[in-house]
Amino acid sequence: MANQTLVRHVNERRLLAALRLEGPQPRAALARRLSLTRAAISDMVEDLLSRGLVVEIVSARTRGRRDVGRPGIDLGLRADGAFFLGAEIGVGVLRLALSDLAGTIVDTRSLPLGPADGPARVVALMAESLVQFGARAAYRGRIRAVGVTVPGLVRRDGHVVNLPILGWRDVPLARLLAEALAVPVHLANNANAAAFGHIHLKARAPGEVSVYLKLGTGCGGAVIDGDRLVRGADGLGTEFGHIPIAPSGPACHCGQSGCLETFVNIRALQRYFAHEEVDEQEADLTLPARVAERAAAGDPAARGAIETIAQHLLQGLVIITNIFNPSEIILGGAMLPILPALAETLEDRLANRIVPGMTRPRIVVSRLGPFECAIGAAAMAHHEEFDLSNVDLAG
Amino acid sequence: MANQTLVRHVNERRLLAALRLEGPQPRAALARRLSLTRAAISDMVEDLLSRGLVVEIVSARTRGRRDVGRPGIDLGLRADGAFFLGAEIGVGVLRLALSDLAGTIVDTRSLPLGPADGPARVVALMAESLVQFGARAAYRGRIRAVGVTVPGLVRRDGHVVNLPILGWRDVPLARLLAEALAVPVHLANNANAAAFGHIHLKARAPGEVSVYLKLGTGCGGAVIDGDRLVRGADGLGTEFGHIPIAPSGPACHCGQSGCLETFVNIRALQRYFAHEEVDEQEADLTLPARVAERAAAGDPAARGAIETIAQHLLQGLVIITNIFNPSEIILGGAMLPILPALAETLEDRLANRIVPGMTRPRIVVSRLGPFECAIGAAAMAHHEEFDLSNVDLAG
DNA sequence: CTAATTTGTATACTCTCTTTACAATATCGT
DNA sequence: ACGATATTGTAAAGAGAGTATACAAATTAG
Repeated sequence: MANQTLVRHVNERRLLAALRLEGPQPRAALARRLSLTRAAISDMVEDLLSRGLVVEIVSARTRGRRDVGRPGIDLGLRADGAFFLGAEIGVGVLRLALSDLAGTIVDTRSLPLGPADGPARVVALMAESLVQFGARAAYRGRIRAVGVTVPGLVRRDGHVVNLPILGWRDVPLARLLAEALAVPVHLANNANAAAFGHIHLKARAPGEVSVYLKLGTGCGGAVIDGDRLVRGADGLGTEFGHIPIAPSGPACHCGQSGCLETFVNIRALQRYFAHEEVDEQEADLTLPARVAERAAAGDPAARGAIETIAQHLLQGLVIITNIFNPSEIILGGAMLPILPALAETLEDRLANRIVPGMTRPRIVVSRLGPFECAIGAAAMAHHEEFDLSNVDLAG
Repeated sequence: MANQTLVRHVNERRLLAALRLEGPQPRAALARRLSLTRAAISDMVEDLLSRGLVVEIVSARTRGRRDVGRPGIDLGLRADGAFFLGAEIGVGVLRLALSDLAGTIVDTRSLPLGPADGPARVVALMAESLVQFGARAAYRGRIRAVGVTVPGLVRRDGHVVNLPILGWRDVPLARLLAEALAVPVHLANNANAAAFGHIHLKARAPGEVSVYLKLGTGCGGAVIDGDRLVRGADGLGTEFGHIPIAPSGPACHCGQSGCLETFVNIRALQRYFAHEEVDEQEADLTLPARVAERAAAGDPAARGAIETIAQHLLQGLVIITNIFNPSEIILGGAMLPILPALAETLEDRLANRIVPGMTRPRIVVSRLGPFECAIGAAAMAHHEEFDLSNVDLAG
């Protein structure tokens, strides 16, 4: 597609992005912002108003550049003009998050998954949930796209290669979901999706690079270079958990040894903590919070455990940072409670170990909470449907 | 820019890329290939003919799809329709390569640089060379853009941060060159530019990822993800030489220790070889060839030296491969003579150490020769001026 | 020699942006 | 209070670059 409809397509996405990232503004401001004429903006806005994606905010009128002249009528995104359903397929749980056009999370829910529930069951649950959400008056018929994440490797074509944690193998999940739900489906690895959740609501400087690390039972990663995900040829790129950081460390389930993931995960945190015996299930859920609490209270064992994690993680971060030269590193995942302590200690130590001349990356902690991946999946769907980087010129 | 001229701009680049990568073909074939009408192609071609960028190949006429019907007149790139000058600023030498619109290298030259020659001298030499090349009848007035590479870190804005090998610091080289030469100048790190030299003449599958490693006195790198360079926030990404591969290795000039670059470079090869004393200058130029020769003759010391390089390089490649999931890894640089031996031994060893499910990357050896970086610089200039990935939608 | 097929061009039309003009709605200075 | 000035939003005419349709030209098949 490279005819004049491409131009409208591109400009529409630019306009919606401007409203989302910079807030309401009148037509004239949009024209300046997008280097288009007021007439062109008027034409587009008329269309977007009729499609229910933007609204005129009649109460607020914005003065022009020099505080003189006729005031303009602010235009804003109509938050309920479109919705995006995000889903995280996790161990024992299917988490759903519904976001609106403004990026606000308007609804969430968790559904239990049994150990025997396979792809068919998940697809059925998703279809059911989509219908239920879609039936509510507030969202009726305006769920535009669905994003889905899985805890493992997804090829570019939406084929799930292997999910050892769920016991799934060779599942054409994108196809199954696209057939069951009647809306566009976007599938990704959970870390990749979560990364979108973090960049979604902020304007990005040209060339900005964000690295996201998901620290939980494993150690996943994602990189967003500018506005595009770094995926790799098979879609298996940025699996930071399998960076070798020790010549001969413990064996990893991937078949190698010394992987970052074997040193940095909740089970390992438990080993380093070694304070009391807890059963595994409980450890996964509550250990990070307890370690964080004890560390704050001054417990040397807890502080030592966090420090051990920090030392190993630092090795990975040095490699990742020197390779990607990121502007920010976002830490998320189930280790959330200890992440603030980690971020604090790591930022300076990392700054001392990067190539001379490189700007030190900010290290920030996720604020998306336990629905991080589902929220990211919704953001990813939003991104695919409405952002500029997905316009395909070559097609 | 997102008005109808964008559409023409995009389609023109698509058309030129199709001719470059798929060879001559008639208008009707281009129309099918680009999903445009024959009328639209005719209109574009008329313009491109008048601008001297394509030619009708009257001798060859191509039959239609089913071997019946009126034959079409093949259109091809007019190779001498535009030229691109590539320059490598190296230690003691300024290498130049001139490529034509078809990507063929039509001229090269080497100019000596004295140890005291600073940016001003290089800029003057470049300007002079551009005039000299441009004055020849064959290229007159058709040098469209210039690509320049330096052996070190370049920020996105074309500012040279630090070139320890040349003793340059904080040089606004892109600005200086743009002022001195009256054509567009594109500046990059030498490994980044060389990578373009390798991908330039092949069609790329969607999502293809190429990793390039420049093994010489240092160890530079570049990644091309799809059709775009992975640059990092400051433009300092993919400096693979500074990946730490040993907890406590030799000190690197970057201030860290255990960097890949300290184990994999020509000086290190000399240490591993330890066969005879050679003075440093000579080692850099001839050592790899001599080691390769001896190894081929069965000399265990030479073979051992190559094996030692291979072992260290493998550690870096495992990290790089698991992070980028590349479809190919291209080895180039001054170690060229021993690279075939390295590639052979590394491909299988690497395949055993990647994440399950990942396709093993091809390891290939550069065939661009000693002008690799200059050729890459020319390819980069070509790419910036004529390829699709540089169309800026957001502007 | 006629039918079928394909190429390349011409003409009318469409989409979307720009240019130019203008009415509407403010502030500012006197 | 009121004209000068600045700015917004819309309207009408025009330009650029596609599509749709039709058709003459150049082949092969039978």
